[in-house]
Amino acid sequence: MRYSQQRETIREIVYSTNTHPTADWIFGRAKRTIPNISLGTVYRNLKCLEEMGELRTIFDGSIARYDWNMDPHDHLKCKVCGDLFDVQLMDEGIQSTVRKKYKFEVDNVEMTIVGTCNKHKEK
Amino acid sequence: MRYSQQRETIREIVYSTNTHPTADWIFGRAKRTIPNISLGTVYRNLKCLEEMGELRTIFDGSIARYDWNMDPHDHLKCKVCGDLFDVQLMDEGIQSTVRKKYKFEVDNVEMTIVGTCNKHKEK
DNA sequence: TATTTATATAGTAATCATTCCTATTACTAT
DNA sequence: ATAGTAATAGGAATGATTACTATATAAATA
Ligand SMILES: [Mn+2]
Ligand SMILES: [Mn+2]
Ligand SMILES: [Zn+2]
Ligand SMILES: [Zn+2]
Repeated sequence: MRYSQQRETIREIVYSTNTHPTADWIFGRAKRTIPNISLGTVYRNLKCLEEMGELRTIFDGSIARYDWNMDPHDHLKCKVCGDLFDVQLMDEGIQSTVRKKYKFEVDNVEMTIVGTCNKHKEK
Repeated sequence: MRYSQQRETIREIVYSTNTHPTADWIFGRAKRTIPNISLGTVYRNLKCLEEMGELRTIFDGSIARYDWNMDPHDHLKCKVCGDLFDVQLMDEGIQSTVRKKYKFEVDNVEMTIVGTCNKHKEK
């Protein structure tokens, strides 16, 4: 895979935030540096970067968000403000339970907990 | 909400399978009974039925699937054949852990475990 | 039962995220 | 510096979902 300024910029943008950005948000940021970058280039490079193991795609409902954090972790999704927070809840036992009980080879466990974050406390 | 033959047919179709069907699959089935039903009617009524608590929407990557099983449960997704299986893994403790540790009010926990099901055993 | 009223539908157009296409650009090995 | 070729920009195409609207049909009423 040949170097490109576009891919490097996109990688840096994803790595610069912990907001799990969408392709369109990344596109907007990338235009500050490369004004005529195209959205197709953003999508193509996000896919490359995923294959290279530099990031992962997570789905927030039906739309894709991108996450530089490759450690196994889960997400809290606030239905009020839409924010996604990283959490470490992964129960190591789940993997072996599933393997034994359902004879299912596990690749990865994706858990999203939907609710209301602490920015919206009623008194 | 006024009765409609379309909504009742759609409800019965969702309740007749445990394959977590897509809107398009439900549309195909519904046409057997109501040949000129439209896809928009399927989507609109699936949304009604969700609001009525008769079914839930789950996202398989970026596409919506519909599930009549309203009990808290998780899913195994086979990346080979694409099937989705119900499993009971819900750890009741997760909810209180999240509430205490992250001060996050939990509505629901959605877990999808991606891997390979037992139909694809190598010997 | 016939009439009325308003809600749901069919059919189609519009939207939105994502992917595809292709002539042009720009890495990089020589 | 040049050639070879992978990556890009820009725009068209796709696929799922939603919006629009004239017509059909529940169902309340006379
Ligand atoms: Mn994350
Ligand atoms: Mn299910
Ligand atoms: Zn919030
Ligand atoms: Zn399978």
